[in-house]
Amino acid sequence: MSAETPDYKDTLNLPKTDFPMRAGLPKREPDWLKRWEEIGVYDRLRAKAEGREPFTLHDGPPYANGHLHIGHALNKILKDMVVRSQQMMGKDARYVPGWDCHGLPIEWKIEEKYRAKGKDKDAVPVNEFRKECREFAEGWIDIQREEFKRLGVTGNWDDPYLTMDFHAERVIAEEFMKFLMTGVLYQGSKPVMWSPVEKTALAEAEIEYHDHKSHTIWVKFPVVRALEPTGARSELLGTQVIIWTTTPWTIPSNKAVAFNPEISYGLYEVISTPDECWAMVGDKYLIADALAESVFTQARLEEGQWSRLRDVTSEQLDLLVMAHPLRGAEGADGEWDYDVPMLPGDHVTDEAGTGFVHTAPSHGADDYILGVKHGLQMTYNVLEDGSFRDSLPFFGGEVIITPKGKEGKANTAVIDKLVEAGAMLARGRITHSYPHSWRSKAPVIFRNTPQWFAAIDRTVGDGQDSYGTTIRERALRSIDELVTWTPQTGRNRLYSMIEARPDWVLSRQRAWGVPLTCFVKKDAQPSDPDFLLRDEVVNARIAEAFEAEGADAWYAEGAKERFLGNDHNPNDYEQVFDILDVWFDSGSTHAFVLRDRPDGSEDGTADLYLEGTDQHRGWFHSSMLQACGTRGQAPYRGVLTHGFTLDEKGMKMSKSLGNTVAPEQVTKQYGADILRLWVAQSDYTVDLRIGPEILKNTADSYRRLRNTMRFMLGALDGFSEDERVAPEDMPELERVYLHQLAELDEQVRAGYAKYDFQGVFQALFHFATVSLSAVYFDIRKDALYCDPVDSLTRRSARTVIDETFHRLVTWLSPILVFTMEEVWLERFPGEESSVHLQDFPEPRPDWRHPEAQGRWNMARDVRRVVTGGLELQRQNKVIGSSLEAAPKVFVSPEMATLLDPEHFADVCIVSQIEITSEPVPDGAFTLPDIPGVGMVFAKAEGAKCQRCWKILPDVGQHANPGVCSRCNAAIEAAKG
RNA sequence: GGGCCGGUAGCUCAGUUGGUUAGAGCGCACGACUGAUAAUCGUGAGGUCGGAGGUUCAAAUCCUCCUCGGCCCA
Repeated sequence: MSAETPDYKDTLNLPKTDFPMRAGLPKREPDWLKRWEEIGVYDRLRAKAEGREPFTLHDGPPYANGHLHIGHALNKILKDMVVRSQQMMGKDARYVPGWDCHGLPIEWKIEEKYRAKGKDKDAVPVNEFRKECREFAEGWIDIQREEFKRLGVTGNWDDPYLTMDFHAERVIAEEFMKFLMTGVLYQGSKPVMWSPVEKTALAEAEIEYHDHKSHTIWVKFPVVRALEPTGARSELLGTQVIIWTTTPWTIPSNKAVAFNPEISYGLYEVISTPDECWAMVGDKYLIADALAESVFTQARLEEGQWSRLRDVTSEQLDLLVMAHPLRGAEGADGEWDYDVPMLPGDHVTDEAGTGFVHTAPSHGADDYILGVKHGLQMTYNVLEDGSFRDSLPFFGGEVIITPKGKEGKANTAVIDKLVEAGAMLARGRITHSYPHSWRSKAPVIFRNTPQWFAAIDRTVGDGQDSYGTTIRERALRSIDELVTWTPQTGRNRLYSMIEARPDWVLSRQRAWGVPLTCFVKKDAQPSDPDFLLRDEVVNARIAEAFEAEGADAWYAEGAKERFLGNDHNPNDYEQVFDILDVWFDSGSTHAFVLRDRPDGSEDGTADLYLEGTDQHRGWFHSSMLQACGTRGQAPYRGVLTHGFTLDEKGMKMSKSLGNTVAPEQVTKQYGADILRLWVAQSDYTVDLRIGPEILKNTADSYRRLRNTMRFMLGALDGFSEDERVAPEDMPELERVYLHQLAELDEQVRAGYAKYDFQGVFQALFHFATVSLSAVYFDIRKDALYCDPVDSLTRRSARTVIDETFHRLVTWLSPILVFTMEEVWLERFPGEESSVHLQDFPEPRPDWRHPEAQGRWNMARDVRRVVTGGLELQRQNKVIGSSLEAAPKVFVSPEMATLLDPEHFADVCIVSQIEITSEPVPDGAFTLPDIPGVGMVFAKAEGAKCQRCWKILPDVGQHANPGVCSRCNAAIEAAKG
């Protein structure tokens, strides 16, 4: 700069904004949260949206214990992006968050507390215990609510739904009583982990595994019927199937033997025996080949004393029928004179035992499933205290586990009887890991207990049959005809589960939940028609009481008399004290939220349920079954499932691996917007990875986007409606960008409509950082900074930036809730101003201008050749800034007519440009993928304008020294 | 062990009905600018598309097996 040329910087219109480059989100986000609460954004939106088409996202309730983990954050952020985007697209998008409050984990916490104080749970009145559970849940709800809010999740936080609300408990009971009245409900039995010491059922998590010394026995089951697959009589008749078990006491309850068709089996013959041996010469045994040797060893036979006769195929095994080893025993009174079928089962292995599994459906999980599948009879041989029922021949009254947790005589009694019957082949002892009660530390047993079931394949009989007559039919047809699945794969997963699932076990022997509000007739059998009391008047009394007092009413003194009233004699009925599976609670939310709340859904059906893939087995599933039983169809029209959060390497997060990422940690280090951006950048249809590197990357992307927004704010400084230019008056470049906005509008709406946040964000991010920042802004900086304030180009550019601003900020606001609010307020400050009260700007199809876009595509290709050639000169140190260049561009005659040199110089950010349709000369710079276009470099002629830095021939010939004519005019105009 | 899902550059993702040298952004390296400046602009280097077979003129894409990982069951 020479001494006589003034500093022109002040005469430029440089971008001006107070918007900080660095966000400081962790510190500032809480302020915006506070502000939203103060102006009541959620309520205002409800008021504003009145009369709009509703969109109901129904919240799957998290369990009210413990702090949030990253999976919760992912889930709620996705929900929030759905709700916000639907609202801004013109819907009335309500969101009522909920909590799941009943259930075992909370009971444990209270029990733990009792134990620490040396208090006995069983000595505490039920309602006192329930009260403590309720208070515990309330405490965590308050904590989790704050943690969710901190993530920027909007919704009706002041009035969420809780499964333990009195009204909810009333509705859950009512929904259950619908099952009672329609006949879907029945009493059956199922083996559960049972502690004879405490006389109670235990959940899996209440079990500890310790070493335990058990009996182990090998028992012969005589084959009494055998056919070849051809129908001919089989030689296997009269042979014996060998089973192995560590629970001899279950033999009296045997109903089948299981084999695995994948295992190879053989027929073995005993050739000779040592003394003192239960095997008999000539005996023929069926054993898995892999285990035969070990079995004979246990039976004290040495090599050579037995031989393998032949293969036995699974087809042959399938047709065998055995007798119970105690069949015909004297004094058994025919107790065991039934047939024992041979059944195929995948759970059978040839790693231990004999390859045949003794099956007692009342005393094992696999056994039970096999029993249900093949219609085996349940037995009721074992009582609450772990003793055999008195009427059981030989063993009545014998105890399996004594009240002190020691072994009773049941096992040896059974063994002795088997020896007597000649059914034993071998016996021994084994030390193995065995389940024990976490409370008494005593061994537990599998024992079938009465449980309440919902029949899945029974005709419901409530007349709501448009999707089928049974729960299963209704569910399967809903899946295909009513529900839209995102992603599609969710459909198959739920379908195959519901297709294959057994009846729903509704009852739990627990205290913290909604009771199965029903009465059974004393001394009646479950099969009797009057076994269950079905009385609408009684039901209504229960509902009324629960509404007022909650489900505690069921446990209050005199409840039975109160509910039965004068219509039934309390002495004739037993009150059921089991509680409902908590999945029935959450499966009923559609009734007490969607149906009963004014901010529920018009038709009681949600537009969307959105949860992790584990909820195919959980909430999607239970809600489906529950609703199909009570209202004949799915409670949702849409289901979105997301994957699980894994660490950076794709491994499961665990405290022991030290690879966990807590939401709180992220909000503290980066801010909730970064976490939300991480969600938007990820593909939620599969598992998502998160870790330090990924978060750093996300923060980098954020910074880049933030700077682009900052530039727009600066460029729009002082923008007023007077300078707005109509599209038809704009330069072509501006029309191209309006066209792109119109296209983006369509893309963004379509993306949000199908919950494709990743697609939306990538399109917007790419547009902002590439189309705008690297191209459009770079080109228009000259006009924005240097043109006279009223120049058409400058005003057009500001108009386009304004339109872009409104769209980008609103489109991104469902994702970056804090930052977009910050950006919005920078331009539109005001006590009640908020981007979250805006809708997306109306689509502008009239902005479409495909011809301009087509010409721009061509111009951009030519530009690439120019900038490519310039880069070469820059590398050769011929130029630094592109404004030092005045290239000559060789294009086709058609192109030449479309390129205006003055504008195209701006587009290429050079001082001068020459466009010619002469053929491309040798030595010109070209790009292989842009044929017919060449560039020959030349330095710009003239002097550098001290104001706009272009090198032009006329610089220095104007009133103001050292500037070009445009800048001279601009300075004069500014002087007014 | 079973059902379902996934493995494309350091990271996040594209890749249409199998069809030219597998794309983008971020990050990285180098350069330019110093009027978006703890910014901005440009150029470049990164991939045996988890592995092995097979079908085909042609496979990231279709088939089989294996492997690693995830959810849910057993």
